[in-house]
Amino acid sequence: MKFEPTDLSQTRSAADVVFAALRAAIVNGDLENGTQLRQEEIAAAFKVSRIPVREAIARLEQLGLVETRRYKGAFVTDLPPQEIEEIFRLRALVEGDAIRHAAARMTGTALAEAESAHLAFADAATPAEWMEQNRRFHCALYAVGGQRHYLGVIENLLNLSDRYLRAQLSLTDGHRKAVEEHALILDACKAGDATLAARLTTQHIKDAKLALLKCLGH
Amino acid sequence: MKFEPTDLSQTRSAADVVFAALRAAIVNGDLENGTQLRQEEIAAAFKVSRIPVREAIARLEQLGLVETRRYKGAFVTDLPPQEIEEIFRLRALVEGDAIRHAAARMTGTALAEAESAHLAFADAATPAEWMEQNRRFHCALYAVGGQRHYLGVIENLLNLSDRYLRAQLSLTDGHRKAVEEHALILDACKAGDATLAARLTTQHIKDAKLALLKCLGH
DNA sequence: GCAATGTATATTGGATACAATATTCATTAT
DNA sequence: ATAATGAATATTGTATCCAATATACATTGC
Repeated sequence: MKFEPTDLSQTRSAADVVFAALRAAIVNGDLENGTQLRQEEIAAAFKVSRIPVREAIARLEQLGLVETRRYKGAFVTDLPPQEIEEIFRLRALVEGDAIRHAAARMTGTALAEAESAHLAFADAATPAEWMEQNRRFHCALYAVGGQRHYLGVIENLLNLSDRYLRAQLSLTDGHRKAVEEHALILDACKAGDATLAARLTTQHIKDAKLALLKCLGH
Repeated sequence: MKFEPTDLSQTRSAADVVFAALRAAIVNGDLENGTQLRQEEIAAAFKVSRIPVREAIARLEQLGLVETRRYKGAFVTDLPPQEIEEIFRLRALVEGDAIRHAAARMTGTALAEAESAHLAFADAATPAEWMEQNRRFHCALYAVGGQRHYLGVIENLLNLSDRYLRAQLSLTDGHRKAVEEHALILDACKAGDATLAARLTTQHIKDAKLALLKCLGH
């Protein structure tokens, strides 16, 4: 008799569930900037006590997604344009280098996953779908070579900036341009041209930054 | 009658205190890699309950300093050489760019702080002092221009890698070489030569990486 | 009416108590 | 002796309760 290595990976703790849900809500923009996260309210919504909620909030604070003031509570962080600019500058730098490293050791499975995300991104019609497939596309490429810490830094930056980018994408039509740029990046990766992939990715992000900052009135 | 805006900034919560202490202990290497953090033990040491301890551990996990497994506990993360290499690669990239941005808008106060740290680093005799003054030197420069997120990423990376670097510094004599390199970086910043400062900083970190990896037997 | 002050309420921070799970060790059958 | 089993213990996860603080409102004195 044989058993699957059945998702022994232990069910997530209540704190994990709350953390993931709150993080998603903030990243997606479902929780407006500046919103206060009331522990009791969240606890009731998830039908748990405040203890796991507090743990989740502590983790969110470490990610910079909320700011807490003692005896005042936790509030969804609102970033000034200057910090958004800084985050995109960091992204352009780190993601460019990540894809340079990845393109030099590209794998078929990563290319397939990126291609799939690319198509889904092109077909997507809602901002929510755009953001999801966009992240899937980029991260599939960055992950080549097991760049755990690069990916970690990048995902943190995406978590901080995605809601601002999403709001902009809803207004302007950055989508078409992004699809074209993704196609070029994918080609460069297929060709194993690390330098080109890096340059394209860096420019791709700088473009997004400029469009976003213009949207914010700068 | 007039009062100072007396550090009303509220005393830190117990969770903050525990978090800062544990983080320092891990970063400094006082807690060996793989050590289990038992909640009750820590709570007793700080004379608090396990609640703030759990909050602190949750935050440490978010930083990658500990890994927790449900119903098993939290353990100080031990990084394989490959990840250490990756972290130093990231550091070389990000710190190089951070100082490029900073050197172009250098201030007198930052230079004075860096100079002070530079001298203290040169005079320091213990690994603990080295690490502290080294961080002070670099971060004083990176902070110019209020690069909050650059600094955050860099500090996270330093927190992850410092204990490995410290162990290596205790063995080899990287200290003298570091002093010389710091002097050059400081000169470049005084001269406002951003390109040179960036190149020197990147090389400085790459050198440290190579020495460390050699020490780890690779 | 208005400013200052006191009080009630809401909300967060923390401690204690209990539940769930893992680990260790003794026990037992083969 | 050894492998399997089950109880005892240790440790983490969570709920409930209390304390500390902030905020909003009422009260008082002018």
